[in-house]
Amino acid sequence: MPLTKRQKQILDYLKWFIDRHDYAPSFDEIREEFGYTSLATVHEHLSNLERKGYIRRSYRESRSVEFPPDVEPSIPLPLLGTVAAGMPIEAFEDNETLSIPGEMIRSGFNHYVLRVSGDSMIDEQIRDGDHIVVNARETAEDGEMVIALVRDEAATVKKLYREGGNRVRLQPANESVEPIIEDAADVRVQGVVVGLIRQY
Amino acid sequence: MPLTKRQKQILDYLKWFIDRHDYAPSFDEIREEFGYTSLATVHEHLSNLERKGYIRRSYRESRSVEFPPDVEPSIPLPLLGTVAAGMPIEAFEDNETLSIPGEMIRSGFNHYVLRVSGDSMIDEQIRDGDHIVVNARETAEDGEMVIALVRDEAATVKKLYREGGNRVRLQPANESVEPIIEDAADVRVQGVVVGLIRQY
DNA sequence: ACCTTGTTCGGAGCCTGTTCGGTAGCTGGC
DNA sequence: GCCAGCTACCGAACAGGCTCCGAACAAGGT
Repeated sequence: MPLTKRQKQILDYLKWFIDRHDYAPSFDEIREEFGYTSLATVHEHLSNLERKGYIRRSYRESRSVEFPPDVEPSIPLPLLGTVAAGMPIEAFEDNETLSIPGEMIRSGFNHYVLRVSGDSMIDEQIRDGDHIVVNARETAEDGEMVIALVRDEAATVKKLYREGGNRVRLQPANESVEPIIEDAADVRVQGVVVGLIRQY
Repeated sequence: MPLTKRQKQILDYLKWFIDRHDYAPSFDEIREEFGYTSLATVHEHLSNLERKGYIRRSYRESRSVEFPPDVEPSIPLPLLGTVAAGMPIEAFEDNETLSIPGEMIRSGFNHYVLRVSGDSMIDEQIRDGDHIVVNARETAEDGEMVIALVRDEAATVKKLYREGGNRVRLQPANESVEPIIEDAADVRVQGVVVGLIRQY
C-alpha cells in the first residue's frame, strides 16, 4: 500500500531516529520535529502507517515503534550424523539442524550437514569437530572432496581422483592414513563437500 | 519488542560490563552506575528487560543476567575487510555482508567477518581465503585467537598468550612465522575469533 | 550469624499514548 | 453544485506505562 508524502516523511524520520539512537522517538519528539501542536496528529499518522503495514506498535507502550522484520533468507539444513575416515556414518536420531549461509549453497539442490570426527583430513584444514556442508549428488569432478561409500560398507570423507583402468583413488589428507584404491563400480559418491563451518 | 531510552541505557551498561568482566554486574553496581538510591528501581528495569526478551535471569541468583541465544537462524554480518599476518586490515568499501549461523554468535554483542589472507594460521586449520567470524571486544582469555593491533600499526590474527613481566606473546600457527612478543600496553585486542566459514 | 544480594510491596509523579469531537482542504462521482 | 471519503491537523481529557523511592523480607555464601 503506497504512502502519502507526509507519511513518507514521518517514516523516514522514524528510520533515521531509530538508526541513530537504537530506540524509537516518543510522540512528543515526532511532534516537535514536524512542528505540530497536538499529539493526536502524530497518533493518527502512526496509526495509518501501521494500518498500511510499514510499522508495528504495541498498545500504550512507550517508544514502541518498530519495523516489521524483513524475512532473511536463512537455510536450516539437517545435521545427519558424523563421518570419520573408514567409519560408517553414524546417524543422529533427532532432527537437529544447522543454519547455513545462503551464499554457500546452490539453490534447488539437496544439501545436508555432517560432523567430522577425527583428523584424517587435517592437511586440508578440516579438524575434528568441524561441520561440513554437503551437496547431495552421485557424481563428482576429479579432485573434489566427497562423501564416498565403499562397497556399501564405510562412508568416508576423502578427495576423489580417477586413476587408469577404471579405478578411483580416495585420498585422505593425513600422512598416516593410506589412500584407498578401488574399482569405480565399488565406490558410490553420496555428495560433494561445498562448505565448512567451525565454532570456537 | 523495542526498548525505551532508559532501558537501552541499562542494556548497554550490561553489555559493556559483561564484555569487560565476563560476569554480570550486581544490582548494587547498576544502582551505583545510574545514581539510584533503591535497588527496587534496578529490579524493575531488569524485569522489564526480561519481559521484553532482551535478557534472561535466574530467580534469586547473584549476577545471573545473561543474553538469550539468538532466535534468528541466520544473521547477516558485515564483511569488513582482510587480515593477514603482519599486514593491516584492508577495509572494504562496499557494505558486503555474509550470513552467519545464529548458533555461532553471542546475541547482544557486536560481530563482524574478516577474510583471511595468507597461511600464517595454517596449523590451526585456517587457510587462505577462509572467513572468520569475530566478536568485537577488547579483552581476551589466554589462548584465545584474537585480532590484535600492535602499536596501532598492524592488525593480525594470532593466538594470545600472557607472558611474565606484563608482556604478551602473539603466536602464529605456522612454523615459518615468528611469534611477536610485546608489552601488553602496546597490544590492543580488537576481537576474538568465534567461528570459521569456508566455501569450496 | 552476618553480609551481600536479590525480591516484593505500596506509593508517587511524570511521561506517553489514546480517544473524541471538531476544522479544513482536496478529489472523484452523481 | 453537492456530497462522500480521504488526508491533515487541532485541543482537551483520560488511562496506563515508565521511572523512581523506602522499607521489609528471603536466600546464599562465608
